Amino acid sequence: TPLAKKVYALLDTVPRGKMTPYKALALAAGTKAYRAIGQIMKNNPNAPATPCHRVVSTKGTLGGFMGKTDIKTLQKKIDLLKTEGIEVKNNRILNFNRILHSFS
DNA sequence: TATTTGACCAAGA
DNA sequence: ATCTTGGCCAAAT
Repeated sequence: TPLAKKVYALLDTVPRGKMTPYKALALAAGTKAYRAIGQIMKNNPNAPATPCHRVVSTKGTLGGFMGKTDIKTLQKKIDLLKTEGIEVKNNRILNFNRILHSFS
C-alpha cells in the first residue's frame, strides 16, 4: 500500500537503539493516520526485517508485535530490543525520552 | 459504495 | 493511578 511504502522507508532511517512513536512516524510520512500504521504492520509480514520493533506508543508502551498483544509475544519484542540496548520494565521503556528518534 | 476495525492519542471524570 | 469518551483516517471486509 502507498502509505506503507513511506512508512517502511522511514523505518529504515531509524537507527539501532532508537525508537519512534506511531504518531511521529505517521506525521513524518505525511499523514495523521497513526492508527493505520499498526494495521499496516499487522498485514505485512515483513516481520523483523523492517524494524517494526522500534515503533512504540507515545506513552512509552510497546503496543504489540507481529499482530498480537499478548504478553508472550511482547516479551519477544522486549528481548529483541534488549539486544539493541533498550530496556523495558513493566511495559515501560526506560530512558524513553533519550532514545527517541527524530526524522530529518 | 458503505461499514467496520484498530500494535493510537489526548483530554475528562 | 485507572477508566471512559470522542476523534482520527487508511485498509480491510
